[in-house]
Amino acid sequence: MKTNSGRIRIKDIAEMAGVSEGSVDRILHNRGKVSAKSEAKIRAVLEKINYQPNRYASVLALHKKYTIVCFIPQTEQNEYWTIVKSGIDKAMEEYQNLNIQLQWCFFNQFDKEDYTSKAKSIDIDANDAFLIVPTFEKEASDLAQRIKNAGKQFALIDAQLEDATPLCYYGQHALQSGRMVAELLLPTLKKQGSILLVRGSNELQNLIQRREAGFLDAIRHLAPQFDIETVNQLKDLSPIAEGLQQQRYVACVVLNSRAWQIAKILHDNKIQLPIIGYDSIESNVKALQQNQIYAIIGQRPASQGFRAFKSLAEYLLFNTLPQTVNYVPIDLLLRGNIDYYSDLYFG
Amino acid sequence: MKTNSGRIRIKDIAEMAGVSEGSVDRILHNRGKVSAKSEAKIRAVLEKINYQPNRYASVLALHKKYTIVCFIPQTEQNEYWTIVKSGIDKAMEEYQNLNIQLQWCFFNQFDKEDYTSKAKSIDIDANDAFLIVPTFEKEASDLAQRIKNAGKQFALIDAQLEDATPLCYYGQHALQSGRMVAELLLPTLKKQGSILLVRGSNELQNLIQRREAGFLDAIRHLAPQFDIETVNQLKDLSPIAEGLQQQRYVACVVLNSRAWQIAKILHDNKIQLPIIGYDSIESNVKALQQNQIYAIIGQRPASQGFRAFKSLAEYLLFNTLPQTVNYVPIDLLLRGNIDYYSDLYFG
DNA sequence: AATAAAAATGTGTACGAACACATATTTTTG
DNA sequence: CAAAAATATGTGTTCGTACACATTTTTATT
Repeated sequence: MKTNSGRIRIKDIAEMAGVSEGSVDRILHNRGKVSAKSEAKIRAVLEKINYQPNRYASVLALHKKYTIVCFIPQTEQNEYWTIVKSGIDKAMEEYQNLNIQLQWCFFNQFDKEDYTSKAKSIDIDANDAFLIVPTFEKEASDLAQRIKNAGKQFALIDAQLEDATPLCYYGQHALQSGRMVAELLLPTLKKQGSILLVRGSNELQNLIQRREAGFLDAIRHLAPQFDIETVNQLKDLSPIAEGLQQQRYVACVVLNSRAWQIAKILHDNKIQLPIIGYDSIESNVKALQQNQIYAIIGQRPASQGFRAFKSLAEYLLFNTLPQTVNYVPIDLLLRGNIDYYSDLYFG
Repeated sequence: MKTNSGRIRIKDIAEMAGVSEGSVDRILHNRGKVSAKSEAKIRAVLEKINYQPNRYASVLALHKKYTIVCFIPQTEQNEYWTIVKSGIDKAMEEYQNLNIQLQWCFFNQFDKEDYTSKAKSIDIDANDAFLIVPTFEKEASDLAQRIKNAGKQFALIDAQLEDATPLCYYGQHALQSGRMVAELLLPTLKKQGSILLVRGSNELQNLIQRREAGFLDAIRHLAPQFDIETVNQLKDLSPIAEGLQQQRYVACVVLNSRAWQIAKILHDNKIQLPIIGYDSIESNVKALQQNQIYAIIGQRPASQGFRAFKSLAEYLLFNTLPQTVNYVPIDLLLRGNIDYYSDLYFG
C-alpha cells in the first residue's frame, strides 16, 4: 500500500479515515466544504500519524508564484553587502525551479532620503514577502507597518526594529559583540593608556551604537583603568595627533566594517597599534593577513541573507513558521584562522 | 510553451532538438540507445541552454532507493560524536521524503579491534554510499579500498586518509588549528614558564598528533622561550606535582575534547591556569562559562556530518560532485561569544 | 530482396500533492 | 413533498522527470 518507504500519503490518510483524497486535502488546507463528521474522522487519523507532506510533490503541484522583495543597501564589489547578497542568491538557487521569484530593491545606506523614497516605491500588493534591512529606524518602521497592514510578512536582517513584528530576524547580538571586542583586546594590552574608538562617519545607526555600548560596558567592568577616546572619523592623523605624540594609545577599535582604512592610515604613518574591527570583507581580511589588523569580528552576513530569504520562501510555500529571533554567532577571526573561515556554509 | 516561469524542461529541449523526450532523457542519463545524429542535435541544444533539471520532479519520479551507511564512533549523550550525529540526522531530514535511507554503524573509538570487526561487518554490496570516520588509519584504508573495489563512493569526516580517494572530505586543518591555539594563548601570557600540553590518554590518533605539531611549531617560531611539558594523561595531579610546586606552569593546552576534565581537576585543587581545549561539547561550554577554561577551538562537528551526508545523497540522486577537500573554519570560542555560538547553521 | 536481428525512437504511466470540476447528498423553500 | 439551492464528496488532470515498453527505423544475414 504505502509505496514510498513507508511514508504516509494523502491517499493513505483518506483510506484510513474512510473518505476521499479530496476531503483530506480540504482539511489539510482549511479550504472548508467538509462535513463535521468527515472532518472528525480525518482529524482523528491526522492526530495519530503526524503527516508530513512530500515537499517535492507539493512544490511540483503548486502553481502559485510568489515574489520576495529584498530591500538592502546597494553595494560595490567586495563590500559587506555584497556578501549578504551572495547569501540571498544562494538561497534563491534552491527555489529557482519553482514558484519563488526574487525582486531586488537597493538603497543608498548613507542617504536617508533615498531610503525613504526607495521604500515608498516598493509595491506591497504586487509582491508576497519582504526581506528588509532597517538601516533607518523610523523609515523602516513605516515600511514594516505598510507590509503588516497589507497582511503580508517580512524578515529583518542586520538590525532589529522596535515594535515591529517580523516573521523572523537574523543578526548579531550587537551589544555582546562589543563586549567581546573588549574581552579579546584586554589580554593583549601590556601597558596602560587610551583605547582609540572609531565610530566611522555618519553613523547614527543603532547597530554601531549598541556595539559601542557593549564595548564601553565591558571596559568599565573589566579594565576601568583604560581611557576611551572616541572619534567619528579618521581620514588622516590630525584628529589624533596629540594622542599619538604623547604615545597614549594602546589599541584601536573600529566599530564599522572599514577597519582596513584605519589600518592603512596608521600603517602608512608607521604607527603600530593593535586594531580590532568588524566584518570579514576582503580588505579587512587582507589587512589581517598582513598583520595590520589584530582581529576581526565576523557576523555571518551570507548566512543572514540566506536564512532570512529561506525563511520567507518556506513560509510562503509551506506556511512554515521560523524561530522569530535568530542571533548569528560572534565569529572571532585572527591571523591563524582567517584562511579557513567562510560563512558560506550551507551544506 | 515554457510554463514554469520560463524554465526549460526536457520537453522543450526535445522540441528544440527535434527529437522525442525519451531521447533527451537517455542522453541526460547516459543510457545509450541514441543515434549519433540525434545525440549531436541534443548536445548542441544542451550546450547553449544550460539545462537545470527540476529537482523536485526528479526526486519525485525517481523510484530507486539508496542506503547510506554512516560509520562513526558510538557516543554518550552530549559528547562530541553526538553533535556529529545530529548533523547527519538533520541532513537526513531533508531527504526523508524520498529515496535516501540511513544506516548507522557505530564503533568504539578507543578499540581498534572493534573498529576492524565493525568495518568488516559493513555489507558494501547491499548499500550505496558510505560516510566514514577514519579513526584508525590502516583499518580505515582497508575499508576505503573495499568500497572503491565495489565501485562505490565514500565521504570522510574528522580526519583525512592518505592515498584514499573519497568523494569528499570535511574536517579541520588540524595543524593550523594547533598553531591557532598558540596564537591565541601567547598574548595572554604575562610571565615566563612552561606550557602544559595534555594529549589525553590513548591518543595515537593522527588528528591529535597534527594539532600538537602545529602548536609546537608555532611556539617554536613565535615564543621559543616557553618550555612545553607533555603529559598523556591527567587523572590527578601526581604527574605534574613537581611543576606545580615550582609554579612553573603558565598555561595548559588540551588537545582532545576533554579539557573540562582537566579544568575540573585544576579547579578542585584551586589551581588557576588558563586552559585552551577543543570542541564545544556541553561540558566544555559549561567550564568555559564558569571561567574554568579560557578558550575552546570549535570544528563544526554538526556541519561536518551534515555536509558529508548531503554530499553523498546529492551524488547518489543527481550525480553531483562536491568539492573534494573541505576545511571547516577554526572557530574561536571565548566567554564572550560562547552563548551565541552554534554550528547548526543550516539555513 | 526478404527476413531476422539490432538499434533507435516515441509514448504512456507513475511519483504525491493541489486544485478544478463533476457528481452526489443534504438542506432549504414554496 | 417535490424542486431548487446549498453543501459535501469524489474524480481526474496537472506539475516535470524517470523509466518501462511499444513501435519504428536501420543494419545484418541468408
